[in-house]
Amino acid sequence: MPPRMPEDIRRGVEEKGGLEGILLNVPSKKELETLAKIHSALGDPLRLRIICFLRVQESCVCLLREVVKIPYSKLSYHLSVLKNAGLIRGEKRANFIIYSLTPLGRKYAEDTCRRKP
Amino acid sequence: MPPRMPEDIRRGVEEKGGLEGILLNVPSKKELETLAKIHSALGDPLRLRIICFLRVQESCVCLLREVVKIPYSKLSYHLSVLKNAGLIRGEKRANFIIYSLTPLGRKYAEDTCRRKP
DNA sequence: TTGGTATTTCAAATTATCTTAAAATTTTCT
DNA sequence: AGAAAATTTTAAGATAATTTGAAATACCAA
Repeated sequence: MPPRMPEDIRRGVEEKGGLEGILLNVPSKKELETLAKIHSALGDPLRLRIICFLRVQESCVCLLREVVKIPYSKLSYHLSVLKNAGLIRGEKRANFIIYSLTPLGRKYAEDTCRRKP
Repeated sequence: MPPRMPEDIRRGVEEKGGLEGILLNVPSKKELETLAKIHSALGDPLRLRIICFLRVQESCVCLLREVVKIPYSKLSYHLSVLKNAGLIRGEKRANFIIYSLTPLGRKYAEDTCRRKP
């Protein structure tokens, strides 16, 4: 703990088991990295729009393209970001790929897509 | 809707009021931008660590520095990202600045800092 | 097998985010 | 007033994310 710091905060920390005590309740480096990756993936309006659309309707890429109005290659990139974060999955059906939310993705979508930040 | 697309998906969309019907349930551009900004701010392990620490203890910058072990100027930058997203606030007290979660920040911290992505 | 459609991949160019060190600001203490 | 501490700001450079368009894949249909 810093030699100089506000007394009330020093007391607060000590009551909670010191810095180490508090840090036990903070997720590990690896956990934080996973969480950060998920939040980064959600950190773009286009990708959020995709997530919120998939929340109500699974979709081929061709339909998503009408939802977000961007070229295929760009869309594909953003889908890969969401997929790498574990939020969506793509399943090949005929010569379409159908994207849908994973259980993780659904959890975040329910929290995020229902208005009021 | 695309001329060619899987029939089951076309039916799903039509049952839900067509593309427009579905898109009514998707947050507006402005809302998505706000949400994206919040998620972006959470999209970094260092910043998540700060959020999870503040969840249990409000703190001066000097203490946070020991939590994240980075130079002041870098820390200050990351605090500004969190502040601009509306997740934390800083209040000047003596010649310290005490950072704490906003209600919004607390909401996200509770969801995020309790393990299991 | 030929051709068409849906989608992804790649590499280059662009843009945004992050880091660094130094200088500036604000407040307190003497 | 002057010095010292806590923190932020700035501007530059470094790194990472995104966009673009062309080419590659994979699958289906004739």
